Amino acid sequence: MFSESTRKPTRPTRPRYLPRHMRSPQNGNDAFLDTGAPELTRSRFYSPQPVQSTRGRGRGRGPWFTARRNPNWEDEKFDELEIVDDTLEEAYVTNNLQAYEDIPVQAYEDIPVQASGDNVPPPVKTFAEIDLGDGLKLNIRRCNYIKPTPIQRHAIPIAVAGRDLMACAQTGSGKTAAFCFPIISGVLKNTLLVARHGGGGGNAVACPLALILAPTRELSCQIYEEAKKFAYMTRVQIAVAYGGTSIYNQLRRLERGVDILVATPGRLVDMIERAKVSLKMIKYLALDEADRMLDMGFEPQIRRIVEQMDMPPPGTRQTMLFSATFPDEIQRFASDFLSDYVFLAVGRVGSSTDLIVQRVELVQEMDKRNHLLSLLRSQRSNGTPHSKVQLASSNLIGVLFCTMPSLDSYKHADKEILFNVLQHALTLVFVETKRRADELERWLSRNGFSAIAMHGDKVQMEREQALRSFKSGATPILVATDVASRGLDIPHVAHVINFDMPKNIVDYVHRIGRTGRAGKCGLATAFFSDKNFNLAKSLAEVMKESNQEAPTWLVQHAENYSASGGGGWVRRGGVDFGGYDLREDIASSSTYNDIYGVPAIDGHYDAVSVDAPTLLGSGDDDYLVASDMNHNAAAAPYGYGSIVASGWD
DNA sequence: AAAAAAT
Repeated sequence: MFSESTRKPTRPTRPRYLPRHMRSPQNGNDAFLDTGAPELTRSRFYSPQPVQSTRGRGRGRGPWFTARRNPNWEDEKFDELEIVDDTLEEAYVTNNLQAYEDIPVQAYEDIPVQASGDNVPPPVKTFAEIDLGDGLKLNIRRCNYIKPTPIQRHAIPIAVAGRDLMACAQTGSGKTAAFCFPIISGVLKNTLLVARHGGGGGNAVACPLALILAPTRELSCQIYEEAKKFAYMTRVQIAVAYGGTSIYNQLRRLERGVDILVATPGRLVDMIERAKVSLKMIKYLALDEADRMLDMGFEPQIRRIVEQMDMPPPGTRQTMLFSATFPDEIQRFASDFLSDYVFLAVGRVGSSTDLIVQRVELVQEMDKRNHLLSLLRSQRSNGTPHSKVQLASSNLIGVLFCTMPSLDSYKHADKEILFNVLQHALTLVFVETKRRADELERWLSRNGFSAIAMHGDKVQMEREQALRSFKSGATPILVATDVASRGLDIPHVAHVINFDMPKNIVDYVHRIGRTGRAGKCGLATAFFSDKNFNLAKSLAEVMKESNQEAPTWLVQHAENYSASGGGGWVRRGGVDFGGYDLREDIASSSTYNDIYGVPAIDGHYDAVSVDAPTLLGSGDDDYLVASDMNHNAAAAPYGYGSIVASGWD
């Protein structure tokens, strides 16, 4: 049993970043509540004058300078971006969200933790308990990671002990850091850094010590940015390789030496075949969204990289697989890559977090468009525009969604504010095909909603532009295929709409996991059509697992027809997300409950982390947030208030 | 029958 200390009363919080689209036009400067809180005077969070060019500070030295190095990033926020330093902690300011403290939120919940394997290293309660190295530790502090999340508490000691790991944890619970910290720490301790260039000379072959694979380009980008932040000012060199963009720049980067390579499979294979990369020095291999990487479409490529290139075999490298879901079948594939691994499941695997309010609506195919329009219209019209928008900290989105069923018990004024939040929040709409994404984008635009589509038929520039436009709020509706369903950490997504249900329930869990991240709440609406009844049972189960109220028609159908649903991910009466160690001969196994801090009213894991929203600047129009480097996929630290870490999964 | 991932 591991339990957290008692609930902290009221935490001081930093002022919140308010994205452009949530600011009141006439009142941009006051987007942060004036609460009589101490002024930020000394803190360099405040950039009183435009920050000087970072040129003198060393081009490419760290993630905090990333924005400047990439000419494509034109967001004005980055022009003012300045390094976060140790004055972080001084920036705490209280805000009046405490006024909402009386809104009932379940304080704690036991979360099940299953850890099995030989001699499983015990979890820690703080980052300080683990020897991660000074440089990394300082960066963790810089990033405001105050306390580890449950998956981090359990996975990091296991990984630092050098063990192979198969880890499952809910979407938005901080998986990226859970594998990045041990890898960076391990690379730092590695005395073999000399081996960066295998060949030497102009034809250098890059020999990274660590490889992190991800299923989409945007996700690998996000992990890259995140990892760079963690490795800031250490000697650890990180590079990224993905398709859809010039390979030459990526190769040039590799020639400068790389310790950790983040990649999508295709581009990596290309580079290996060109003899620009060798995997012979790999000590750490991490697969993010591991079940996805090992499913039908991907498995041959991954197997090729892991087994048929020059990667050291299991046992001589450390392999870590992470995902929110881990079906049995995939676990079996995965065990080929592992050696004496620890299986870890934190939380109810496959269930979404309770923080996502899930609604299911029965909609006929032909009615979907109009249904979506009226849904968006009511979202837009509920509330009074402008007046109180600046109150709309995204924390309140959480309040709204968490309390939606009992919203009537709140004062009208509060409701108004809350609806304002929803009105200005980002909405992510998932569709089945690339074509439908384009069609729906056009339809929404024609009908007065600013929407943009993202899918794999767009060129990479367009994909990234769409994502950027969505993140910034310039286009508050994103219509996407499953390219956006996994891992992407997009702050301020308040509403995920499954316009078309995914084929299997695993994808549903990942899709809705784009909201409700890092302790914030979110809303997920499913358009359930005649074609989806094969999903009824598994959907009803997921909702039940997540303490959601499923409509009776769904439950009834689920009971009457035990049609397996879930596209084959089914096990004895249950949905198979994994969550159970398949090995039968494991020496030891422990299952216990961990006490998990459920977000306090302002959306932070009360017991897990201290709020740290990280305001950087204020001025005419500069709202600088360390964490909001999410735009560039950098990140934010855990628990960090209204700003969500990127790479959370 | 579909998305993704190299050119």
